[in-house]
Formats: sequence, C-alpha cells, structure tokens
Amino acid sequence: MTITSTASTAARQHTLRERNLELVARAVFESPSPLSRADVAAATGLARATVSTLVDQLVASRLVQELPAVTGGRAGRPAVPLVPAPRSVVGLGLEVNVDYLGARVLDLTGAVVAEHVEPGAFHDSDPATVLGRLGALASELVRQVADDGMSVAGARLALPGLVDPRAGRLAVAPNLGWSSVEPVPLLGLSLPVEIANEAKLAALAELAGPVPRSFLYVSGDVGIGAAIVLDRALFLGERGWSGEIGHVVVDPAGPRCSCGAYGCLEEYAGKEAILRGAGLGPDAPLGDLLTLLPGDGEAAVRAAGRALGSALADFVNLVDVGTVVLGGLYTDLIPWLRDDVLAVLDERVLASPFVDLEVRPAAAGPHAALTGGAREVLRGVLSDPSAFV
Amino acid sequence: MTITSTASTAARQHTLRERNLELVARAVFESPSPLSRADVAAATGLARATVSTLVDQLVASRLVQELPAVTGGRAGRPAVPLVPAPRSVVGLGLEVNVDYLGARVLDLTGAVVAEHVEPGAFHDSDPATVLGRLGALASELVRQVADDGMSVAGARLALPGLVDPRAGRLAVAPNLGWSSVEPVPLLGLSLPVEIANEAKLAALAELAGPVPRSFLYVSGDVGIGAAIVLDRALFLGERGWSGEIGHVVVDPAGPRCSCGAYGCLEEYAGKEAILRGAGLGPDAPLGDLLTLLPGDGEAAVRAAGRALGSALADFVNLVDVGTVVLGGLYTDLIPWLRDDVLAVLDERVLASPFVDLEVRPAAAGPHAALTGGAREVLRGVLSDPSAFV
DNA sequence: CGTAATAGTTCATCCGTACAACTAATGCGG
DNA sequence: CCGCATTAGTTGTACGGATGAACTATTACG
Repeated sequence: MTITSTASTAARQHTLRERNLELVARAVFESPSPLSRADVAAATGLARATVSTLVDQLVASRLVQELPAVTGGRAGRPAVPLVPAPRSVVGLGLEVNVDYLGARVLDLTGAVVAEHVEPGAFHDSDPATVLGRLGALASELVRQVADDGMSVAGARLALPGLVDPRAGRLAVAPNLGWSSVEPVPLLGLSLPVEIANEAKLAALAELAGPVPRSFLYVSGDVGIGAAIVLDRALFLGERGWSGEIGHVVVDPAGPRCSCGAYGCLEEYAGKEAILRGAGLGPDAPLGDLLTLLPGDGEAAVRAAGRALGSALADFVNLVDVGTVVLGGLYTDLIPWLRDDVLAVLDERVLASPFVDLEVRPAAAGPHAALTGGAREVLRGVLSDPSAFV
Repeated sequence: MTITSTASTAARQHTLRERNLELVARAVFESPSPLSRADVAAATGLARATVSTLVDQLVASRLVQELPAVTGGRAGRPAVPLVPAPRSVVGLGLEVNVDYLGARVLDLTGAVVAEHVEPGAFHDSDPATVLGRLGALASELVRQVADDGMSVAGARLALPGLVDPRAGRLAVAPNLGWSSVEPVPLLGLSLPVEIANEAKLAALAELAGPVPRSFLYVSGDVGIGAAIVLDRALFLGERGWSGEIGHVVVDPAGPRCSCGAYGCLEEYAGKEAILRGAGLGPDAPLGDLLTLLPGDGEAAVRAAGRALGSALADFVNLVDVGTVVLGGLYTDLIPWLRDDVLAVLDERVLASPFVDLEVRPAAAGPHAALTGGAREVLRGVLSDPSAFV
C-alpha cells in the first residue's frame, strides 16, 4: 500500500525509462480492448520507436503478452494485439476476519488463479496460532502456483482493525481480541507482505468494475469500516487510520457504545443493532433478517439507514466525494436502506443542491478484501515494471 | 485487470530538466539557511555540474539570488549562498469577505511587498460592484509593484463560500448573499486569477511557520470553515468542497440551523451562538467577549469547545490527521477552548490511545487568506520554474 | 609561500528519446 | 497476378541532458 510522499528524488536518464515503461504498461493494462504498439504510441504520445523497445521489455519480462496478429478488414500490415499476460506474475491477497481466514491469488488479467478460504471462529483468538495457520495455507498456495510457472510478486494481509501500514503493526482489532501485533513475521512467508485494513482493501476490489474515480466505501458488519478512494487510489490519512466511521456521532443522547462514547453509528447501523431492532439474536444469520423484509425488520433497517445517512453526510461534507458504495451486509440491504440514506444526505449535505449524490451497492463478490489485496500487489508491479525487467 | 492512474504524460529529455529545476528550486526555497551550489548537490543527489547549470538558470530568471560569498572559518574556496530573490517575482492574494476586501503582494522571501485592505459591509452586496472595486484596487497595486521592477506571477481570490476552483465558479456564499457567480471576469485583471475558499487559503498561510506536514485548519467566524492540509498541500476533495464542517451533526435534538437541519456545529460554535450564550448581541465585537473571560462568558465558550471537539472527533476519525489548528475567532479563545476540545477528542477519537492529538492556535496574522493566496501563487511558480526561464 | 581543502566550471561520455527512412504485411483495383 | 496504397513495426542518426573526472578559483593553515 503506497503512501503519498513528496520526497521526489533527482531525475536521471533511467528515471525517464522507468516512467515511460510504467506509462506503456498502464496503457496496455487499462485499455478495454487490446492495443497494438502503434495504438500505445498514439495513446501515450511517445514515438513508435520508443514504444517498441519498451513493449519488448515488458514482453520479455512476462508482464505483457502478444496475441496472434489479427488480419482485420482494413489495409496495411496487421497489428499485434498486446494484453496483460495471464498466469505469469501474480499477487496474493490474505485475510483474517472474525469468521474466516483465506488466501486468493490473482493474475494480471484479474482472474482468480487459486484460492482457499477456511471458515472459523476467531473472536478471541491467538494471533500466532491463527496467523501461523494462514501462513501455512498461503505457502501451499504459493507452492502450487509456482509449480505452474507463475511468480508471486508479493502479498497483502487484510485485518479488521486499526492498521499502521508503514510500521507493519496492527494497533488493535477489537473483534479478534488482538492488540499490538506485528503480523508479518508470524505468517512465516518468504515474500514481501504488507498489511492493511480490511475495508480499505475491499474498497480497492471495487476498482475492477465500472466505478467513479473517487468514492466512499462503507462496509457494514459487526463493526463499520470505511475507506476513501480518490482518483482510484486509497486515501490513507497520516497513519493509515482514515475512514473510522463507526464511531461518528449520530446522537449524543443515544445508547452507550463499547468505545465509551454515546450514540455512535455502530449502535444504530452495526450488525447487532439491526438484528436486535428486528427482534433477532446477535448471532442470527443475515438470511433471517432478509426473510423479514419487507415487514417486521423494515423499521430497524430504515433506522439504520437514517443513522448511516447522518454519518455519511458528515463524511461527504468533510471530504467532498459524490458517490457512496455500500459493502458488507449493507449490500443486500440496499433496497431498504437507499431511500433513507439519500433523504438524509440531501438534507444535510451542504453541497447537495449542486451535486448528484449517488448510493450504490458494492460490486465485488464475497471476500472482497482478498481480491483487493491481490490487486494492490499487482498495482505495485504495474507502477514499477522496471523492477521486473 | 484495469488500473487507472492520474493521466501522466510521456517523459522526454526536457521533462528531466524541468523536474530537476524544480528540485533545485525547492531545495533553495525550503532550506532554513542559505545553501551553496555544493550544498544543493548534496541535498538533491544531483551532480555538482548539473546543479551549477540549473542554479545559473534560476539566477538568470531572477528566482534565486546569489549573496556575497562568505569567507567563513574553514578552508577552501568560499561558498556562494543562494537565497530566494526578494522583490522580483511576486504573487497577489485577493479577498472579498463580509466586512472587508483586500489585496496583498508577497515576494518569494515571504515578505509583504504591498497591500491594501479596505473595510466595508458586503452582507448583501452586488458581485459586479464589489469585484469591480477589488479589481481596481488590485490593478493599482500591480501597477505599483511593476513600476518597482517586479513581475506578478498570478493571483488567487479568496471567497467565503462554496467555490469550485476548477470551474472558476462560486456556487454560493451565504454571508455575501452571492450565488452562482463567475468572479474572475468581473475583476477585470489581465493576470491569471484562480479562486478558492477563504478558509482553505488561510490554512495555507500557516505553512509559512513551523507546522506539521499535515493538519486540519478550522476557522471560526459567522460560519465555520475548515481545510485539510496533507503533506503541505491542500486536500480539496472531488469538487473543491471538502472541509464543510459547519453543518456536521452535534446533536440531532438541537436547535434548527439556517441550513434546514437540526443541531449543526454552527449552532453551538458559530460566532453568533457564542455571543448569544455569553449574553451579547450578534454584532458585538470579539473584544467584548474577551473581557467577559474568565467569568460570565466562560460557559458559552466551553460549550462551543465541546461541540467543536465533537465535530473535530468525527473529522479526525474520518480523515486521520493528528494536529488541529484553530483560526479565525477561535485563535483568541484557545485558552478557554483547548481543554474541552481535547477532552472530547480523547474520548471520541478511536485512535486516541495511539496518537498525541494536538490543538494549537493559528500563527498567521490578520487576513490570513490574503497571505495564503499569494503564497499559493508563488508555490505554483516554484513547482514549475521552467516556465520563467 | 607551499599545501590541503572546498567551491565551482569545463569537457568527453553515456543514455534515452525523437525523427526519418526503412522493411513487413496486408487490402484493393486494374 | 501485379502494383500501389496503407498501416505496423524496426533501424540508424541526431540531440538533449546528466555524469564523473579533471580543471580552475579561492580560502585557511603551518
């Protein structure tokens, strides 16, 4: 996970090459349809000669693949289509959450190459044991894909808590009962591994689909996490702890929260609060709630929607982003949440007369943080392809 | 896998030069003590030969000045100290606010070269008239400094409202009674002028002093504005409307706000709310309040502090920044505000056990937005010195 | 006054991109 | 079937910019 730093360094000749190599790689990877060398030249503004040498390097280092030349309708020598190379360089996403742990391997085309998800109950677990288990599982996966000739560029570990990515430390993960852990050594992997917050990586998984360049991602579960995505990149804040929306004030006269304050968002829109409001037990599966909709559960969900709208309004007022993506348990509740969320947003967001605020469900499938983590590794490869040449 | 990034453009040879020119300029401008060419080479990692040619260009284009060589204690040829050139290239800061309009010219050393501030009452004013007046005043100032051989690089206009800097439009400024204005043409200046929110430019003025790389700036007046500074740069949000903290929820059961919602921060910590709480009229000067402290006014100020703390806690939870700078009328109230703000922050910020949150008064003097605007213009010069060579 | 030390400049060299001319491979019209 | 137009990709020369080494300039110190 990259953290913006202005510390620019002296630019030499090879800096040019690195930058242009990245530029060419991005052009190939971002394009919806395969580009030829000539197309890349036109898209980047580089000379055809330059593009050729750069593309040749990317092909040689197995990041880009040449497809058979397609002899399409028009005159001239047929173009060689360039595409991200499948099953060559891959990224590993890892996650420990309350009720499962898992690993997922993605290749540069975005395809899932291998994965293993294991249900479990890690509510008050031992970090060394759990991370050791995940490490073993991940090693097996890495061995597997390496046997198939792929090389794993790195890994990202998603954790549900306050993560300091720079220090590589998990400050606290209330729902796991973990605090002050350095998880990477406990995995025992011989790969570069970085850690990140679960909601933040899940947000990045959304970038696989059609989504605005900037949005807020809110993931509802037992806790409520959020991530700020700006210009298709995570905004982390000074320490990587941005997006802690779960304890935003909804009503100072509200119920006491486990954090010590009163009327936090989680007391209205957290999983347990919604289930309780619908007359269900705190461990009831989400399906039980959905069967009560519309009907007995509706009031509880709508109350959550209004609370969520209030917290999101603060968020939008402070950060100014026009799209909110709802993930986690909210995804399935969108039909019953959306109107209330939008109504409160319209009422409380100062800029609402000038902007169309949008609330949409998350598009990434289950265990989105695994996908997001793997994608983030590959984004790192793409942003410095010269390291692989 | 489609990953998009900021559309960077092809890098050529002259890109190298531009980047290194900026690097050298920044080294000279940001150093607390004058550097020699050799020092710059050491600081940037560039070769001495390269630095020499780049510095020569900066000197030739009057951005950098050579001081007389100082024959200090140690052996060797004495170094030529390099400093930002005074009174050569200058930036113009402009502002229209409720009770004054003004213009201020800063040179590259940060010194005020010329300024003119005119009190007035622009509560429900006509944009064309007021901006025409400001434009005339600014022209006179520009003529003056041009006669002294300085060249004005550009201007920034600060406005108290929702500004879209990209579109160059002021959406609305409630306290001026303006809405949907394109201010730049109305100034009638033959300079590149950009517009920005007043609090955001005032925040940038803080960068002149010793301040962390990232902080929140909150300016209290009739309305409450805020700005997010990250890595010494403004964070604007998608449309430039970040930092609208004035209408964050403090208590949904609170008094009705002019924005239509209930219990907004401004109803607790806005100028009128504080004055009313202290038993003063809404137009009473700030001095009247200060004479009541400590004493009769204290309860009102402390209530404002708690409300401010609550809103700032949301802010810090969402954005993750460790320092809060209080400007506007809060600057003078800091002694009576600080403890309550910090207490609420400690209570509600999830990361507070792991961070030292700091609340400090603004250091920039009066009309900080004028200074910040002029500085912003000069920052633009600094980030692309090649345009001046 | 000679030597060491530091600042700044000059020059040959290297590297990467651009431009232009080239080769390669196709469609099309006669 | 052949020549021509067209587009893709490659080769070779030129140019701009950074570099390191050698050079000059200017001081302190013994």
